[in-house]
This record gives sequence, structure tokens and C-alpha cells, in this order.
Amino acid sequence: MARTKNQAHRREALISATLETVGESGLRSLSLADVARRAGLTRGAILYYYEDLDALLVETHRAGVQRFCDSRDDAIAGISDPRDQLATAIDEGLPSGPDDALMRLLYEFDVLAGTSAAHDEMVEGMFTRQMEIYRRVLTAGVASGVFSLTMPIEQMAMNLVALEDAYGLHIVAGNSLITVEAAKAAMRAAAEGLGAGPTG
Amino acid sequence: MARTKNQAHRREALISATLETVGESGLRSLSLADVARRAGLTRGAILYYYEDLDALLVETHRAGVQRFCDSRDDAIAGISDPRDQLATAIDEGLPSGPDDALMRLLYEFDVLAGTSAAHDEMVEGMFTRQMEIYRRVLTAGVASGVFSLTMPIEQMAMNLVALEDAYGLHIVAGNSLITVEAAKAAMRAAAEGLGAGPTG
Amino acid sequence: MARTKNQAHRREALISATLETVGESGLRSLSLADVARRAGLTRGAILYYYEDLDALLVETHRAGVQRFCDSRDDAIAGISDPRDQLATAIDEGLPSGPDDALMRLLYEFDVLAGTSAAHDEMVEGMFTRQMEIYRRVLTAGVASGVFSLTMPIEQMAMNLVALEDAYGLHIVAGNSLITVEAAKAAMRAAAEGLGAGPTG
Amino acid sequence: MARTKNQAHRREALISATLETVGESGLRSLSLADVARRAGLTRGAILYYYEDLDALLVETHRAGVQRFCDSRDDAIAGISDPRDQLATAIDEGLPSGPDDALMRLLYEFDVLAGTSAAHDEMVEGMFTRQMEIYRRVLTAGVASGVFSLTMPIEQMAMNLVALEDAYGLHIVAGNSLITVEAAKAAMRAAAEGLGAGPTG
DNA sequence: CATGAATGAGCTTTCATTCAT
DNA sequence: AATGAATGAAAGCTCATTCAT
Repeated sequence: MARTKNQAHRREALISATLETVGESGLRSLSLADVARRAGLTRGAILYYYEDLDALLVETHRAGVQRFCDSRDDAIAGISDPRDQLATAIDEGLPSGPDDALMRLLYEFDVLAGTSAAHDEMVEGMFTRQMEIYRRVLTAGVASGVFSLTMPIEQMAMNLVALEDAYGLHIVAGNSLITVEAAKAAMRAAAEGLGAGPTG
Repeated sequence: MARTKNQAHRREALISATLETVGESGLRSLSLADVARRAGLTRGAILYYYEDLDALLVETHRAGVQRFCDSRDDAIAGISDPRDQLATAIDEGLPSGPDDALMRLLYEFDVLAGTSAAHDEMVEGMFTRQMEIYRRVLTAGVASGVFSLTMPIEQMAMNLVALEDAYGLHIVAGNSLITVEAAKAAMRAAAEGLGAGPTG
Repeated sequence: MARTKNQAHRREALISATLETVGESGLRSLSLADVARRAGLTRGAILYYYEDLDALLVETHRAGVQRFCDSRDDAIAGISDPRDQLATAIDEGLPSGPDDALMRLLYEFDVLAGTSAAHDEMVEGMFTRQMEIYRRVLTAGVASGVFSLTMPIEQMAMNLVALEDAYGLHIVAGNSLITVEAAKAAMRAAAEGLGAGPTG
Repeated sequence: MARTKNQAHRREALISATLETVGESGLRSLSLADVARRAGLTRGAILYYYEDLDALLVETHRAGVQRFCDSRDDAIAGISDPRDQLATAIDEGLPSGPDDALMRLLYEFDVLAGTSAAHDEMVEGMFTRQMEIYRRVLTAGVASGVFSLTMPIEQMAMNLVALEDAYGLHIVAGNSLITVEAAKAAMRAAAEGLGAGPTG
């Protein structure tokens, strides 16, 4: 039991180290040595816990998606008005800034995908969870009559996810022409314009 | 003069080779050797023309942006109705499919780009040109009265660029949950819903 | 005593695991981890019982030689006619086929020898036991008058061992030009031609 | 041309270095670094000339077989009497001693060879050339009436190759119970006893 | 203008080994 | 008696880069 706990602990620590490292130097140049250094271990030790650098990356991504989506789910769960839910979903779905390590990992990972079936699955897993959130909020809003969408819920959800992804990516990539605030405002305006806002 | 011409010729050939290579195997694993092989030259020869693999990549990106944006400009230039212009802008702004080498390079580059100032500049350069296109079309539509937007032109353009980027990325990354057609439809629905469509 | 018994038991199990592993993947790539996996133990546990991977290998070889030679001794012990004894010695001395794990270990080991005095000793130990068998059979045949050799018994035995070794090696190495049957036939023909066969 | 010559020269040098290294420390522990050190180059340089450590090994084996078999062919070509040819074939077919680097490589390679098709082919290639030599000599002897074999030429040749292989292996492996001289004597005795010797 | 040769840093991965528990 | 944790050396290999020609 103590063993298992330690294992889990170490694995978490490694995931954190990976996250931090990617946040700092990017996914492309990520190396075992980098992660090891930050975790205060040797390369060998990492490979004791993970079969592969890839395996570590996959777990880190999984953990990242979970952390990202769960925290948003939680944030929304405490809100009753769909309009407030939507505002929160938008706010929580964007990176906090160019240094948001978690979001950076998530987005860089997505782009690097296509290399393997496992990767594709992961990317689609994240997409699916993003869709779910908006779908749920929109459905609630339509049901309660506060939203009257100009397009099917599914399409609307997809558009919101797309906006979220693009703005998230630009922010994380350091595009200085897009600020977090501007992105949020644009998403809110879009949502409202498409019928998911305070109805007259 | 002959020298210069040959130089230019070779450089173009190298850019083409780079583009093709990235289209085939992705940016992440791009190596001098790959490009050299495809160009029928040696690694050394590439470094004769370009300081660096990075330099070649930068030029290739520049050329890619130009090709992408110019061709869209051209497509729109021949159209008079802003509504048709917008439809064309949307259609031309998305990859033709997962194998669209040009778009793949553009998007992978944006995300993977090192964090050098030069890279940032390039990414922003592409963003600026994308903005310009939508800004121009929207401005024309508003001026002629066929569009009545629910938000400022600038914000609207940004949202369209964002949708374009996200869908483009998903398509290029091989996300099987998003088809080119679905992306186009979603973008058109969004544009229309936000006031950039056939006005009643 | 119970301890000792368990020890012996475990050691035998490890030897068996080693034998099986070598039979499957060859000696060259043998690793502690492979053996441990097959034995259902950890690497550490093996090193508890054996100083070294090498030590385990040595014991496995010793056990292999014993098993190989003892079984041949037994087979011959039940036969009275030296001609039949010789035929049996030949038959039992060759691998059953390319997948004969025991013989594979024995031969691969021999080739890898020369690394240490211990190795040399082992190889010679096997050679000595092979010699003994043929020497005994030949001596009996000469004594009883059924063999009339064209050369000294010692030289004849050595030649038979050599033939056995070479054919065994070729078979185990997967040489498709030599079948087990062809090898047996050739050895029998040689024995006979050299005077160790049915005398006219 | 100069280029090509240099290439060939370097490759030969690398093969020699490989041969020497194997002769000294065995095939099992052969590493790029060892060969590089002996050749006075870096590991990278070797990989410039050979795709792979394996590729270098394959070429070295090929060169070794050629050198071994060609020199024996040459030795025999100058002899007219089949009995002398056979004696020479036997003498030339055995290692000069435990330190015969070429023979050591050849034999270790045969046994240790991975189980790839390429390896199998090589091993069989050597076997085939060994067979040819004895087949040719025996055929000549039978034709001229100086040999009257007790078995088919093919079987006889195979037996001689087997003896050669086994004695070669034992010598190279450092088996102190078998000397080069004893091996030669035993092979000659066997050949003679089987009808390939001075006929009465 | 371009090549062929060679380097050397860096990478992932394998593995025997050590050691506290 | 045996494990789990961690190390560290060494391996093969990739690759951008340098340089004489």
C-alpha cells in the first residue's frame, strides 16, 4: 500500500515535471533529460516508471485533459443560470495567459498528433469533452428558454469549441495581437449574437 | 545576373522541397537530409543557400503564407457581391483535407514555432493577412448594406479568423470528428447568424 | 534444511527459466529481465540466488550438459550390441530440430566461450563427456569384434564428436541445407565407412 | 574517381578494423566504439560509411568468406594430384590457431547471427563454398581413379565440411584438448578411411 | 557552386547492479 | 527471502554543422 502510494506519488510528480518542462521550453524539444533534471531524478528513473517517453507524455496529456475539463465541469456545476454557465465555460476554457503550461501542453500535443492512433484518440478525447460542456450548457439554456439559437445546438457547440481552441492556441503561442480579454469578449459577443445570450 | 537567377531558382526549389517534405512527414521530424534528398542535393548544399535549417523554414513559411493569402485575395478580387466574397473567403481559407501540405506547414509552424522573435513575427504576419481579408469583405458588406453585424467589424473578423484557424487545424491534424464540409457549414452558419449573410 | 530445499528448488526453477528463454530468443540477447519475467520473479531476486548473470549461465550450462549426456548414457545403457549403441549415440547426439532449446544453449554457449577460464572449462567438460560416450561404444565394439576401425579409437571418437558438433550446430543455427535426417545418415555412413558398422 | 577510391579504401580499412576487433574481443561484445577506436575514427564516421553496425558486420563477413575461400581455391588451383589437393584443402580450411581472427569472425558469426534472412543467407553462402571445394576435389579424385569412396560424393563432402567446421570451432574457441595438428591428422585419417586417400 | 568526409553533441533506450527495507 | 526504487554506464543512432577541395 505504501508502495503503491509512493508509485502514484512519483508518477504524479513526473507528470508535473513534464508539464512544467513543456510549459517552459515547448513540447518539440522535450527530452527525458529535461524532465529528469526538473524532477531531480535520472533518466533511468523515469523509464522505471514509464515504459517510454511517449508513455509519460500520454499520461501527462490525459492528466491535463482531465484537470482542464474537470475543473471546468466543477465550475459550472455550481451555477444554475445557463447564461452564467456559458460565461463561465468561456472564461475557464481559455488559457490564463501565454505561460499557461497546462494549456500549452494540450494544444501543442494536439498539433503533434496524427503520428499514431493513440495520439489521434487523445486529441479526439479532448475535443469530445469540450463539445460535451458546451452541448450541456446550450441544451439547458434552450430548454429553459433563455437561449434561442440561430443554428442547431451541435453546430453551435462546435463553433464555440473552435473559437476556444483558436484563441487558446493564439494566446499560448504568444500572438501579441490577441489578448485574453479580447478573446473572451469576442467569444461572448459571438455566443450572444448567435442566440446564446440574454434574450430580449 | 545569371548567378542571381540561379540562386533564386535553387532557393525556390528548396522551398518547394521543404513544403512537400513537411506535407508528407510533418514538421516535427523534418531534417536537412529529408529536404536534401527530395531536392536532389546534399545537406551541405542546402546550408550553402541557407544559413540554417531554421532559415529555410522561415522562408518556406513566408512563401506559404504568401501563396495561401494571395490566392485567396485573387479569388475574391473577381467577385462583387460581399456575400459571395465571404462564402469564397471561407471556402478558400480551409484546407482541402488532411493532406493539404501547405496548410499543414502553416499550422504546424504556428504551433511548434520556437519562441524566437522572428517566429512570432511570422505567425502574426499570417494572422494579420487573414484579418485583412475578412475585414475587407465585411467592410464592403456593411457599406453596401447587405451585412448588418451584431458586433464591431474588427471583432467579427477576429472571430472568423479564429474559426478558420481552429477548423483548419483540426482538419489538418486528422481529427475524424470534423469534416471539411461540416467546418464550412458551421462557419457559414456562424457568419450568417452574426449578421454577415443574406439579409432579410 | 527446509531453507536449503527451497533454495535448491528455486535454483532449479531459475535454470529452467534460463533454458527456456535462451531456447526462445537466443543467448546473445539474454537479459536478467527476460529470465526474471519467465520465472515470475524480479531481477533482484535472481541476483539473490546467483552472484551474477554469468553464474546463472554457468549453472545452466552445467545442468544442460548433464541432462544431455545423462540421457544419452541411459539410452545406451539398455542396449547390448555396440552397433545399435552407436546408432543410438548418433541419434541422441543430434538436436531434434532448429528449436531444440537445450542443444541451442549448449552450442551457443560453446561459441561464446573463451571469455574466461570458467567458460573454457565448461566447454571442455562437455567435449570430454561426448568423447567418453563414443570411446566406450567403440571400445566395446572393437573388443567384441563387430568393429574393425581404420584408425585409433581415440581419433575415431574425436571425429565422431566433431561430426556431431558440426551437424548439431548447423541444425540449431537453422541452416536449411542440412536436415536432421541427412545429418544422421551422413554420420552413420561415416561411422560405417571407418569400420564402425556391420562387419562383413 | 579519387573519391570512389577513397571510399573503397576507407571501407576496407573499416572492415580490417572490425576483423581485428572481433579477433581480439569477440563478436558478442563488438561495439561501434571499439571499431571506431581501432580505425582512428569516430562512431559517426563509421555510420557515414555504413548504414548500420549490422551492415558493417555483414560486409566484413562477406569479405572474410571471400578471403578464406578464395585463398583456398588459389592454393588448390596450383596442384594437380587430387590427393595433394585434398590434403591442402584440409590444411587451409582450419584456423592457424586460437588467434586466427578471420576464422573466429566467421564461426562466431555463424552461431551468433541474428535469425534474419540476410544472416541465414550468409551462413549458407559460406557452407556452400566449403562444399564446392571438397566436391570439386573429390570429383576429380574419383574421376582419375585415385579415390574410391565408401559413400556418395555429396555425403562425403558434407562430412568433410562438418569435420572442418567442428575442428575449426573448437580451435578458435580455445579448446585445449584439440590442437591444430591433431585436427588435421584426424581429418586426413577420416578422408583416407572413407576412400579419399592413397589407394592401395 | 557543391560535394564528400568527418565530427560531436545529443537523443532514447537497455541493462546489470546496488541498496534500503 | 525478495522487492521496489534508482542509478549510471554504455549502446546504437540521428543530425546539424564544419571544412577542405
